[in-house]
Amino acid sequence: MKEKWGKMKEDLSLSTNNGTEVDARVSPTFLRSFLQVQDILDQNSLLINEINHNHESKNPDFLSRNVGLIRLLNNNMGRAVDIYADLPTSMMRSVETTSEGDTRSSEKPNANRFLSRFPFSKDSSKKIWTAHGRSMQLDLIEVKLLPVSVYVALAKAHVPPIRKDPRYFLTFYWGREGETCSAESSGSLPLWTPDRRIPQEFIHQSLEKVASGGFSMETVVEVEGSGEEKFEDSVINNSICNTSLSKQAEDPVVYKLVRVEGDGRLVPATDDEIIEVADLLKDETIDVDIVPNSKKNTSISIEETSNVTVLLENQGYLHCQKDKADTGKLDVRVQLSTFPLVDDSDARNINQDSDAGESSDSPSPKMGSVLSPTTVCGISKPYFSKLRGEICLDNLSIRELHEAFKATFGRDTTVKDKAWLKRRIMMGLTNSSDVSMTNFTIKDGKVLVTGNEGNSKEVYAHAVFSNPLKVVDETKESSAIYGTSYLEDSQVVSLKRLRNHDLVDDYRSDSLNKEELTAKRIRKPTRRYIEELSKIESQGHSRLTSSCQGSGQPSPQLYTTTATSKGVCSNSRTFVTRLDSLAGIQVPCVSRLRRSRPRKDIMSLMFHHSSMEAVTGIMKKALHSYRSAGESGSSYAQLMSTQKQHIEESEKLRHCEATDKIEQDKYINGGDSVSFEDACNDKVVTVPTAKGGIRRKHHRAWTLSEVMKLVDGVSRYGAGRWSEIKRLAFASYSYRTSVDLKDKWRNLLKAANFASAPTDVMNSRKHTTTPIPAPILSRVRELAEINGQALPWNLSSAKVGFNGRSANRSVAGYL
DNA sequence: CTTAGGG
DNA sequence: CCCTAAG
Repeated sequence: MKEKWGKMKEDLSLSTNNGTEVDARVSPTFLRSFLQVQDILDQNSLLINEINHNHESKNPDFLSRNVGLIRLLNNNMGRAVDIYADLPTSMMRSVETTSEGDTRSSEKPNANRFLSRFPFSKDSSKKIWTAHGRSMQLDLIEVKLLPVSVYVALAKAHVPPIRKDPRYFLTFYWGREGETCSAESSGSLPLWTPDRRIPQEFIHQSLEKVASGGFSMETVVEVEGSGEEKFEDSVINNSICNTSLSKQAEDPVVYKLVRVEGDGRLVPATDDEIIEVADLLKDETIDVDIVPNSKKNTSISIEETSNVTVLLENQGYLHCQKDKADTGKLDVRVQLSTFPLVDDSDARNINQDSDAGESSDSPSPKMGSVLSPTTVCGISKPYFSKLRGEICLDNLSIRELHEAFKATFGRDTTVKDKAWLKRRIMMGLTNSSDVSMTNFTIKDGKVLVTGNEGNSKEVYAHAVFSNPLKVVDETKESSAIYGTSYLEDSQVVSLKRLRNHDLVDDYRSDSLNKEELTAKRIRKPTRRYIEELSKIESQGHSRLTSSCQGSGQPSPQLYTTTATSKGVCSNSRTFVTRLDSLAGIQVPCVSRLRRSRPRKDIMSLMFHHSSMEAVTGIMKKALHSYRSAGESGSSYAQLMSTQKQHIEESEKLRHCEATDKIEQDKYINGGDSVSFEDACNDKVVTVPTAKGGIRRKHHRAWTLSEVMKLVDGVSRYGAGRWSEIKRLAFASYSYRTSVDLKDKWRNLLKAANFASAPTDVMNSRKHTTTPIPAPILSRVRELAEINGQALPWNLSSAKVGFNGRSANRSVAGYL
């Protein structure tokens, strides 16, 4: 490990040049090393020094981040590449639309195609890619595949207007491909910590999140775009549908190892690179076969040459499939071959396990009966039944868990954390499922494509339901562990703060409605799967909230199509929600779940009296505990830890309420989300509040955790970069716009100023709303200072805020 | 579209 | 939270 990191240091280089160029290189080795969970954990902690940059920003005005970026893709749904690059805002600004017009030969279309896979790409023909009107130029991208949609960014952040000690962030991002909002960071670490170590827990938690698919459903469906959509759907079809795969086989695909250059070109890898990478991969086993023998005949060998490229790709290069004129669809595809987290041995073991233990298992009573593979796709043999036997991982001893771990990953672990072990094992399983889902397998040095609807579904079903984890409980457990052990040996306050921060984040995302969440989480799959599921649900009794009840009943053949059926392709289109118009086949349900900006008045739906009471109750509880904590010398960190559960509760409750309501409405509207939205849009304009006042239509109270997130976001990205913050920290809060964030921040500033004033009227006086904890406010003040935001003392609004507020106006100092 | 600022 | 202006 040491060596790895040592090497990594060389591999990683970040440099800036007058703020307009960034050369970000992170070697694949870096990533692989980094993501070798076991290794990471075995090594007590990582030395940040070793991954530190060797280059500081020369230009002090370059306030943004230099990002060593990586990307990954979850190809588990056969989706095409989705790359996201994290670039400094200032860079986005400084980089103007360039390199236009100079048409580049045949390479160009490919590049554009490729770039069109970027979440934000709209105008790829002109610019490299654009996000929100800004064009961004990427000097270099190296792509790394990870089992889940994760990418890791090593970022150096100079919080404006310039902080002498730049903060370094090691951040895990995750999300789903196609997610407009990209991802949410799991937390960052200021590398100025004395010992310059990355706390194990940090990585721990990050990976935990990743493993549990720490993202919410809402954000999934937001990829908009007229032309691109088809494109994307086609992609899905292409890879899922057996026939197209066959087609590919007939028309051998030419793979190329490419790199993305700043101007958008895809530069073929040099021989040197190839050699180097190939060399690196030498020790990586390739003869993985996760596909049961019985399925092999459906496998299609793509091309022998792809061998090399796949390997290369594993080393962080992109795998570019040459454009095929006939389809005009997918031209870029990243294949999942081996995973950093689940190495080959993992896969093999899993396979074995499934073969071995399958008979003895009875499906999980909950859902198994409803969603057993058999039910789903008429295929009898589950892949991971043993794993699925799961499992009651809860009841296993540490030792047993270790065994399970070994069985899953083929190696020992020293980790003692039960929760983690469980999760990790599950993660391995899920990832393995993903592998299968990808329909790509490597066998005997050949790439096998094993695409077929049935397989996919089957595996999926297992991926979903083999996870028995009680997410909430478990998380609490582990969080608690971290929370304590953490603080015990922590060295710095700042570190504490950060950690607790993360804990809070974890908490929030992990313990939403338990049932729902487990369903959501695991169902990393996309709409397609959701749709299928919903049909099943309508026949069964499952209560998976993220799916809809279909008004039109699914045609049975959708589920019975076999791998070899030629009709699969056209049928499969019906699986793709967005293709409804294309296929001309009626799509039963849930096509457009919250496609554009989500309803803003969702809160009005959410607040029934009962729930409102509950919420306020929770908040009061939280407040109480905060206060008591404050008496014993509270700190920001303390606050975080003491509050998180309350916050969580409230969030959970809200979430629950919201989804419940949505569910209801779905029923009412027959699952047609369009009419659903319409019906909702002209609802209540105002909502009476407890005090008899009136709240605005689109008002949604800020939760404490949201505020904290905002504060955190500001600290990370700087005040003013609201869209950035929105994107990265509020991705899951679709109802908060960047403007909202800005407004809230403004209010926080006011609040902070007020709070600093001697008269502590705010907290003394009873209020219906919850006061913002002082630690947060002080942090706000701190950040305001850093950001050069003059304290708006003379702001009239600030003074009026307290007395002259309207019921609708948010009051400074309160949530 | 993003951000700032007034309402 | 809404709206607008400026970029």
